[in-house]
Amino acid sequence: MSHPYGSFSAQRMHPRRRYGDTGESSQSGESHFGNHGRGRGQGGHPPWLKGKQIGLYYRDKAREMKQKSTKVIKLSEPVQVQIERVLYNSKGYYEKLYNNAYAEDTLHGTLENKYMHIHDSQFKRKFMNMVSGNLYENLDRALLVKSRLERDSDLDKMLFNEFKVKTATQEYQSMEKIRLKLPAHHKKVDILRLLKTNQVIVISGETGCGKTTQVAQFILDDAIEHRDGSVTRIICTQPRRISAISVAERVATERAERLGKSVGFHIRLEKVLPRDKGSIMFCTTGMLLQFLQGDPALKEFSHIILDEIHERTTESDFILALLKLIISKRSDLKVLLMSATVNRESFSKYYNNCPMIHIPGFTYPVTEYYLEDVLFLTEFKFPPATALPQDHRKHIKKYKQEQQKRDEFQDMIEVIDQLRNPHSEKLSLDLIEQLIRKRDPGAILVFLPGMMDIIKLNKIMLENGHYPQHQYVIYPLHSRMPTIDQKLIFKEPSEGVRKIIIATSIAETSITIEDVVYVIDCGKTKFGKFDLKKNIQTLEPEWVSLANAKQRKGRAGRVKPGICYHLYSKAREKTFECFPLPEMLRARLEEVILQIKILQLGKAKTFLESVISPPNMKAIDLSLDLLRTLNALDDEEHLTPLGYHLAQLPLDPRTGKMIIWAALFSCVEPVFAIAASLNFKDAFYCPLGKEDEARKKKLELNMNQFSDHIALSEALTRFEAAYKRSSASSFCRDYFLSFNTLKLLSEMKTQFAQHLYQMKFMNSENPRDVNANKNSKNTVLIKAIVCAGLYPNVAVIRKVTRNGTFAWTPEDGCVAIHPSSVNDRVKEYPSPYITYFTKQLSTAIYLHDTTCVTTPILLFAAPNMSIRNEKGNYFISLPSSQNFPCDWESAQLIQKLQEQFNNLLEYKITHPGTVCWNGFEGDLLKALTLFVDHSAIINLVCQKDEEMGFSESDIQKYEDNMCD
DNA sequence: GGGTATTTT
Repeated sequence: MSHPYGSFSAQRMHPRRRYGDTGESSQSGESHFGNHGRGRGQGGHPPWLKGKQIGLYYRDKAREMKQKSTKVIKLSEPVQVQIERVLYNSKGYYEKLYNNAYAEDTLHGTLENKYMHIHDSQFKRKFMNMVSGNLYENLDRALLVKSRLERDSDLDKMLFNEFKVKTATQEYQSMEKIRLKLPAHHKKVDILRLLKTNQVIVISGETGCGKTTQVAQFILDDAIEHRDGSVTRIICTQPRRISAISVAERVATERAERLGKSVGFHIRLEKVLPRDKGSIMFCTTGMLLQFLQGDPALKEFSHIILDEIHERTTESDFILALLKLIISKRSDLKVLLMSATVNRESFSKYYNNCPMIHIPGFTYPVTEYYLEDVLFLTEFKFPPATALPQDHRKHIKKYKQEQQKRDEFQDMIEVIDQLRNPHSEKLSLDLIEQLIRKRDPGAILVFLPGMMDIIKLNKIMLENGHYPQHQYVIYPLHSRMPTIDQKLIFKEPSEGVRKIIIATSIAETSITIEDVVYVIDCGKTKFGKFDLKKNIQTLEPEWVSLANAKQRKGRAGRVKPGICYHLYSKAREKTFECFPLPEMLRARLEEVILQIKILQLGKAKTFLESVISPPNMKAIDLSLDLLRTLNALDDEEHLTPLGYHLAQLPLDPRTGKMIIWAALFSCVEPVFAIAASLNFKDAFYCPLGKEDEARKKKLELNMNQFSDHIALSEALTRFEAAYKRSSASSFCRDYFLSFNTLKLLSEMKTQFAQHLYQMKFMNSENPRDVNANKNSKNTVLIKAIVCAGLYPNVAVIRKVTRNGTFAWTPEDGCVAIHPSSVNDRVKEYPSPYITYFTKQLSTAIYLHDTTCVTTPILLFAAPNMSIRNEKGNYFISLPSSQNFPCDWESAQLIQKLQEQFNNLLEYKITHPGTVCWNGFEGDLLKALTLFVDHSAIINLVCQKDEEMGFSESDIQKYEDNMCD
């Protein structure tokens, strides 16, 4: 099975290994290139050809060459000289640095022995502590340290008095009136009483019950009134950034305060912290996970409130498991688990049957209709069921004949007939459109599975003439469409205008439009999963769960009684799952495992067995294998020095690797931009109706580089320049980019710089620091570093058709380049190799973000290579399954250069610091930079395949995997 | 000719 991750060095670097004594490549010293002149230089064209014919002759000749001959890689003279010089200077370089501390027989010894050669004492101490520590020791140690929550009686009094004054103000009291009306208010006493005698409680409640805004305040106010303000610090987690901010703002308003006094929030890249004691802090769940790294016993807090845990995100499931361990050592810590009613029992059970308390919700009643009702109402007919098997159709016909006599049921029979049509289980935009058309006034929210459906429905409605602009306003709502960043969608339309929102599941929880009265729920949603059998990430439409359906329905009853149309039958509903599959069972586990390691929670499997829904062992193994391939974990599942760095970065390990390389190569700005975009989201909108225009703009930003990654980097570069000139908004408009996303991406760059500065890979916390950007204009180097991070995610382009571009990967065979990529349907690619970040099975297997990479880039990105000799011809073989016929001397030099580079990486990772460009390190990196450039390799076009010693099987292997 | 949605001292 091939691994989607590359690694710094697949094998441990061996400083004793000398230039010239590598194993397999040295078995032959003979010249391999004796026949390279053959096949070239056949002289001119036949003398009888004239004019255009001459041109055609040479064109055909060239084509023939291209098909029949093979390129042999050979280093160009200047590059060869440079590499030889660097290799000469490398002799003994690392032995000296390691003081010969590294010895062969320590390879399998204790950790202390294994890392004996590290003499960066500061790094070594931190790293060894990390690898050898465990949670319980950490908890014990943490509990000895004084907490910020020491009692302060003066402060208790002060907070109490201040509170009394505050509650007497008119502003406070007018807010209080509203609070008192919330259902949660009636449970205040019960909740506080239950919390007195229990360490953990579950609070359930539906939307509108007020639990999110009230519960933390109950606790804080009660504490202040009991003169416990100084020992109360509440943290309340939210799954989303927006909700953390808006809840904090709401609560501050209710307390007649500004943010930053008793209420604050803390999300990535943005915070308004509350006062140290007697306060509530709202934060994202991911943020609490980060706090846990520095504060394993959560000594900074007296109460932990986990909100919306029914959503079953990886983060909240993870924290639930970890909190169980922590509370055993922290009997004074109170934990409140807040969930929708749906699966509250499972959380109580998980916490030793802790008590539950329920807050009834308040929403207006919503009348529900199912597909059978909708068909009756609209008299809609699906297209004929031609796809049905013959006997089935006969059966229907017979059934129909029998029933036809009973005229009074004719309508009903028609509906049943329609339900029998297999099309009734498919999404019908025409049915949805008819349903929309006939509704009474009131905003309509339509749930569709994905972008394509939104585009199509929008098109239908614009083109059929039933939705004139003065009567209807249609908003598409998708995370990648510009409407997401507009306030317009929340506003009530002007008198006599209907608001129709066509949305994905984003409108289920993330975005709330208050004035919706009608909900049309197509019953399908796209769901990302990992298919363990096929070993591929998938994104396919599926039936929603009952919990989703309930949530969708609820969206119709926020301001007055509403109506929900489910476009599936009552019978189909019976097959629905109760809840969506928890994220932990769907997603890749690499980052979770790195979290386990950085929090010192022991073996991944042991810990993951303790979570509320343990993931499949196979899935864990798969991720462990990847982390080992990446050289982030060793065979005993300990973090390696590289893994130690990667685990601390707020990035996927592959992009984490990219930014460390970028720091070493002094080209951080573009690589940071790419890493941030790949990890978070790219800023390119899909503007409805302007798709082609947007595509052209993306192509422009790609600057003929055949790279989505370069386009991402260029977009951010130009945005930042425009921002300085105060013209960022118009830049974003012109290029169909999201201002908000670019702003965040830009801030992430600073965060990366801060991390690398702390790790000592940068000398400055500024991503624009000149010393960290000496090579930032070198596009080839940027691509090479991107490829190295993504390696071995490399596909080979095979065929460009009108329907798309098809490529080949060893593990999947034929794959397609996603139409949103700048590399889709290019006339001529500079190289057949394409590196990619995402590969996902939807309507086909698509590669999403791609960069076309040349042979030297691929050789640079590979963590190792082998040199094969076949019938006197040499090949470089890469782990990503590419083979290159090569000049023997060049191959040797390239391999040795790679070994030296691996030595450098191993040294830098264990002795973090910036590269000294005026020494051996600088020379080595300069040689590598020279090497990745196009001119590094002369492709000698020469022999025909069979003369080159390509075996039939070599050729066959490629032919077999051709697309179509 | 097409990417549900989140998120990280």
